Amino acid sequence: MTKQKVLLLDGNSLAYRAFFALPLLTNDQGVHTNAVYGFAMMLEKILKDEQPTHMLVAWDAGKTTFRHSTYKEYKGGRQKTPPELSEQFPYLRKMLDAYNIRQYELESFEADDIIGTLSREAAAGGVETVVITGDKDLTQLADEAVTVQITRKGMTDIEAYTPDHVKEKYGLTPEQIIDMKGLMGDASDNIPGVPGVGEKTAIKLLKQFGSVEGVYNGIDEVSGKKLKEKLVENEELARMSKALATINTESPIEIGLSDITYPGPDMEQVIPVFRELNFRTLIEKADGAQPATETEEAEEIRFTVAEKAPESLLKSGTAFHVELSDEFYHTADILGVALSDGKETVYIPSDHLKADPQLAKWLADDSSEKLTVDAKASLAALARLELEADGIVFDLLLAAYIANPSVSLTDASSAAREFGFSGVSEDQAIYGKGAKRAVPDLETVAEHASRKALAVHRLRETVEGRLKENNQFELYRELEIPLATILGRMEATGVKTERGILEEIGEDLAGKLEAIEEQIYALAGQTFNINSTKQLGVILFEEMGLPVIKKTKTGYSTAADVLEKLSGRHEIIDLILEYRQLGKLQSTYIEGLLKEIHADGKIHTYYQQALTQTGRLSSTNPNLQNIPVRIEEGRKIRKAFVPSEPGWVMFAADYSQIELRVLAHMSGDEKLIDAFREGEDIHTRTAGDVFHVEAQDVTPDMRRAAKAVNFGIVYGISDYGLSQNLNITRKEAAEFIDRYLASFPGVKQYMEDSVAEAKEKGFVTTLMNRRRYLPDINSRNFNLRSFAERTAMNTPIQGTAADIIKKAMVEMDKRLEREGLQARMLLQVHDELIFECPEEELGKLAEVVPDVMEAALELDVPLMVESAYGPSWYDTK
DNA sequence: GCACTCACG
DNA sequence: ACGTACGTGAGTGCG
Repeated sequence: MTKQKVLLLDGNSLAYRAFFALPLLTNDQGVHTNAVYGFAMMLEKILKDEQPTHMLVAWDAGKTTFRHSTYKEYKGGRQKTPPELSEQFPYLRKMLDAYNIRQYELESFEADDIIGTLSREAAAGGVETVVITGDKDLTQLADEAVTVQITRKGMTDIEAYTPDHVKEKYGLTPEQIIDMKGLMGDASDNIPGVPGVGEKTAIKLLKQFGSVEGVYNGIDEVSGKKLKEKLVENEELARMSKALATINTESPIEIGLSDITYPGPDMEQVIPVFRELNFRTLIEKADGAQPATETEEAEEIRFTVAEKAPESLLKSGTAFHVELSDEFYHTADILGVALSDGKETVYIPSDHLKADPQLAKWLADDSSEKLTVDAKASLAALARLELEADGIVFDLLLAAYIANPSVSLTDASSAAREFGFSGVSEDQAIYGKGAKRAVPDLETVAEHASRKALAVHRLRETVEGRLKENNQFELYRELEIPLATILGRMEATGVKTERGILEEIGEDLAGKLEAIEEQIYALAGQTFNINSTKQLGVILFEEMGLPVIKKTKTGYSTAADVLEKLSGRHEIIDLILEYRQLGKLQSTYIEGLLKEIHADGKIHTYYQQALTQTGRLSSTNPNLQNIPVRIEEGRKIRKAFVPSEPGWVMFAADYSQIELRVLAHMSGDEKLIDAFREGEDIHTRTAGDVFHVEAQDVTPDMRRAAKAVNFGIVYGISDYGLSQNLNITRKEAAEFIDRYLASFPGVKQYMEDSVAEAKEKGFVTTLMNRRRYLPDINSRNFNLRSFAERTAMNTPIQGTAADIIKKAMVEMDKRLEREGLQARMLLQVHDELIFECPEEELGKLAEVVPDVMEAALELDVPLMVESAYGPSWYDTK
């Protein structure tokens, strides 16, 4: 049974919020739709984020409520609901019905009271509850079980109010919000409060006396003669205001939790409503997100299970798919192979694969074109059966990624759906998840695999057409697909890792950690869990009274940059920093890596080729792209990565300043191009230009600042970001940036152009036409928009650098083969390649590798590569 | 499962 | 006025 979660929405408040947050939109019938649209956007987000089991939208009912009998001016003076909004309520209700969301209203009660009453029922049953509203009044309901979420400017931007949050914001408990209203009133509801008492005074009083009642019980202790007078004079008003502001949690509602179960939306109902309202984007989203419907699922597929691949399928243009028991293809059980040419589909269970020489021959024949989904996984898995595959010209997964990297591609189903085909079940639906995961019967697996092969075959034309339309076919076909084979081989080759070296470092770390731990406990005067930021925060900021520099949304920040600022104030700080550092090495790199060494003494990472938004690779299980290097103590971990053959060595080559060189090229900035052409130290040169001094007069501090500015430029600079990085004021940072941009006008122009292009087209591109869509670039939400703008500046640079090294890898593979070298490419770390090779090949490699990397793409500035070698990865510096 | 922290480029 | 540097993955604590 899944955990229950109740979602209670304040219909009127949200509709108002949406109405005023968005510009007046209309559909083709002239009906205003902005409130419905905002509501729908918010719903989609909430449903996705919260996954509720119960849901209710509560509406206000009637003009007068029980509160009016207390105070007839309640909510007086309010503007009448604009007709442009009123006309939208019917559509809102209709849409909610289509979503299968229960709606409820109760004569003479407000939505707040319905929500309050239901949330108490849920809380009593220990059920997690989320209240969503645009109205801060509801924060009084927050407690352990109830979170109140308030929409901010944009409808999908939501702030969660928990008791901690309320406490942080006002210094009060949620219940005291009512008392605050009692004292200060609420203009929007026309609650009077005590005249002359505002938020500050109210909070001060409540901190002293706890509640309205408390204030009057202790009225003699109230400081300030005037204030006391006002309070005494308006006692009735205060008590009444509090009553008005109090949500009735015992309203006579006729529904309970069991009446508001949420079965999920009926998209067949929702989409027509969207269509009526002309919600194009939402329709597209809904269409894409819609699970395969029963009719589609039921579409007949003809496939046969065979012991041998039929000759009729062993030809050019056939799709194949290797079905595995899970996604970890270095270890997963290989279940079988499906083949399809669109007419005939066959599944061959794995027992027969090795005994099918015809199939093996076909797979290895590069002149026979093959289509597949996730070539890399297939290749790595087949390699374990000593089968090779060549001639792959189509990979559905990579195609979907190139078409739009923002789509989450988990399996063949998601990739197929990206191109409008929903005839493939998700792997999870077939194999289950978590503890219930299991391989089902042969027939089920055979059908699942067959559907994938068939989908691959069917989609080829559509997919290639789409990529060609966007000028991405070359990127896909000449870069990503060949790279998949290379990565598959790198993964399968793996990196030899010396267990003994890791263990030795681990023992050393364990000793140091223990010593530091004892010192920390001694200084703190108690033992506690140093890894718990919560406990550490209490010790440092409450017990030791150190100043709070930064807060996180859940408490005190104890991040390294904060601790560094506290470094001089107490000896414990440096010890904690060291403990963190060594603890990280121990848990992530020593213990973590030891767990990943396979029986062959090697680590086999998985490169994610269809994941990052910029075109970079990522590395998982384990991540070999973030092995320590910056600090010597951690760098020693690299001593454990060694060649896999006797007489071999490790060889590494990295691009120098590749992103800044890409920036120089793409921006065409003359000074930047010049600097690189003349082979100057780029940070020194930048410092000279920004600070208007000669190169020999640049101080280390100036160079450091310039380096940070250069990084900032690449990241899509902001004064705040730079100020944090350099620990200077925002104003100083802004000045640096201004001076930089004045010195490099081409860069300034380029940054502006990138953003402008994104705003116009909705996406940005790299030199090789990789795309990233930026839907938030025109958002009215400052944060979202700013983020998209920085992304528009950064992605073409980071992405082009990724294109370049990928291209280098493809060329490298050919070149090593052509030169007849035994050297093997093992790892890629964004701007560097790591190899192992026989010692006698070193001379050749030192020539060939930089040569290939530097020639990967011709830019207006030279690409520079530095290489090194040694007995372990550590020594390649 | 999320928040926080920290490792890399 | 708004609140952040870009891109990742993994371990730990905690509800």
